[in-house]
Amino acid sequence: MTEPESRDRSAGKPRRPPTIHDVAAVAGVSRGTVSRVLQGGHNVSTASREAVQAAIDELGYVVNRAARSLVTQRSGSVAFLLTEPQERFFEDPNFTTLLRGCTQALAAHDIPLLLMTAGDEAERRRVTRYLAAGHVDGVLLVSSHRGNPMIEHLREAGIPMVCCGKPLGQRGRVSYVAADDREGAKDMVRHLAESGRTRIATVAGPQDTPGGVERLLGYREVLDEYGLAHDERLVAYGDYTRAGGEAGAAELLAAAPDLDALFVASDLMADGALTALDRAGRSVPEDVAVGGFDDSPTALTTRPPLTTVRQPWDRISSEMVRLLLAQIAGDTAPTVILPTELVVRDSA
Amino acid sequence: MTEPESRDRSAGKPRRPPTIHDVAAVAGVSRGTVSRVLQGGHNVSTASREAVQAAIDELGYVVNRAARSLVTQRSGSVAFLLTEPQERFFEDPNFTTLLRGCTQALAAHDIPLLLMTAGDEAERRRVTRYLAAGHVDGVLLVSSHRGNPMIEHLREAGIPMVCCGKPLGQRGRVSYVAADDREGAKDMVRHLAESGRTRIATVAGPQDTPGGVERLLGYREVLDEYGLAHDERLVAYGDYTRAGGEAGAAELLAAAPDLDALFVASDLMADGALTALDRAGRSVPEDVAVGGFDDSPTALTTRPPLTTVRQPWDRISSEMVRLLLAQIAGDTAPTVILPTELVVRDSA
DNA sequence: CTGAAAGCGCTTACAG
DNA sequence: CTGAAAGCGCTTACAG
Repeated sequence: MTEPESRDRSAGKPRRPPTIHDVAAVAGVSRGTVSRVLQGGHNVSTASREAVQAAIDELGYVVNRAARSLVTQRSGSVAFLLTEPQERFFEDPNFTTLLRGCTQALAAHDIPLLLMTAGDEAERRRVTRYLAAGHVDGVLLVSSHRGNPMIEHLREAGIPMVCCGKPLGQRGRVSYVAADDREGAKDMVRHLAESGRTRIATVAGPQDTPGGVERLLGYREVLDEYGLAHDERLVAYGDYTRAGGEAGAAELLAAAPDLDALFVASDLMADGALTALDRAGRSVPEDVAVGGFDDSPTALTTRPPLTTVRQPWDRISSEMVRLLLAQIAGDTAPTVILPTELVVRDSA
Repeated sequence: MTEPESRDRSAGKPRRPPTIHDVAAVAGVSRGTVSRVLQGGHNVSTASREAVQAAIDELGYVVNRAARSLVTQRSGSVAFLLTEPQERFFEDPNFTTLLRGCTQALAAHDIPLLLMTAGDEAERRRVTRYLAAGHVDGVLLVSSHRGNPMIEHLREAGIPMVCCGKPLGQRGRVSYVAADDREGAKDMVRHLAESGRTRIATVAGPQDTPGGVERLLGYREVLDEYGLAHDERLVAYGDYTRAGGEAGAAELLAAAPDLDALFVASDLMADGALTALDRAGRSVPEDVAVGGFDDSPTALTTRPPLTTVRQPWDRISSEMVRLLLAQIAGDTAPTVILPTELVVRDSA
């Protein structure tokens, strides 16, 4: 005869967890009633509900998600998908903030987050297959560059999706949430102009990203507001890296040595720009006022600390999750634009 | 009569994906045979296998994981669990490297990674329940501080697990993979000693972390090797942050102004130490040689670039995944210690 | 090597 | 409000 307790002692794996059947037996009701309680307790008498709840607590019952998924045709999980060469993202402090925010917003709904990467064509195929197979109820997509093929694939597959940042070059409407890049840039450039600067230059981001485009537009609009001339020697482009910012600033210094302010489209690039300025013997903010964008951790460690534009990453992630869940529930998902905030420190 | 094609046109959701039943019908075999092919094709005739494979390709069949999980009692997924207040981890560049590495190593096995955080007691309970319910086959645990309660919880629940870094203060054996902190520290301190420095100080990491303990031990061993005196004024402690490194270095400078070398237990702290040294008017490496640890992106942006110790994060993640999968398959999981590499730049 | 069949743990009309 | 029952899509002994 086998001792039932022996299973307890077997190394590792505990006994098989309780099922809805066990709960029903303890509560003295049918499995259907237990399930109804699990679904929210509608159409269940108070007595039954309480008996079931007590049984659940007593047994430490936890629903088997695989069984539930099989019948509901829902996975109960969501993917966080990175579609760029990931090196870039994993170095971006904004990304980690976003990832953490999404994980926690989903956790509040008891929805696990699957982290997936799709950097090259082979990965994209694999991931598309996986997602199209319904292994996930929706996807949070991080994509910044124009013409991301994954967006099209997922739309064709009919998978609920919300993007972080406005997807450029998409035909159909795609739900997304983004910071108000243009207004943020305008706040910064106005700040520079208000301090009396008249030769305001910019290191813009890549023009195939929404931040690259919008922040540059904001810069130009404020130049007009203040009646400052547009001078293409005052515009350089970088790729959001430190090195890119350094090169951009060096280029501007060569083309327009009289510049007295510099709006850089990201903090990382601004850090690089500071290096170039330092090398050129310009002091900040005395000779050149410098403004960044992001309010990333870097902004606090530069010398001087960076005046920058804060993006509301916490709200971005919670809004992304909110929109995605609404879309999964069948709502049509809108677009959300969140305000930024000017953070004044010492560099401008 | 309903038109079958009408399902194609319904907005969004495509038709119900093909099942094993459809594959069997197309291939002209039973569902059992299809399943056998899916499991690796053992005990299946070549003809059947090929027919099934062709049907799978034709239909674009993808297994329904929920159904599979229900019968195999395996989830086919793995959790990546963060057990510290996450702010710290999400700011640590090593962490993102690790997360990316694990995601990709698992993707190669077609295993999705669930990202979970358990920073406070409420989260720990939630996560423990979730994991104990078998929603995951195993967990990759990132934990650096002594006496992590999650480790005990997961062990009790019998969940396969491998840690990143040696878990301090655990009674039972826990599988882990770690860089060889002690040897790495020894390489660095030897490098400092070989350059003729004799008053070698250190900013050690927290003593409730393995890196904090081991790197300090390595430092002391090399002092002995070179017959250098142990002087407690040459030892300070930091918390792996820039500010901590700065404070530690300032403290050392005050207590032992004659120090001529500084081994700092992380690059981030070394960056802070550089600030303190700069403020004290010490030039690096002329007056004080500085060595860091991690070879993080920061090491390249400090001035001067940092001589440091590279941890093999790519291998750490792939080894963690390898050990975890072996453990899930039933093997007893060993411990893996990976060698580090001294990276000489300009600071020492 | 192969098919028929049971069963994994749920949810959800359907009666009552 | 509640129970009995079908069914979600797989895997896996069990016969043959």
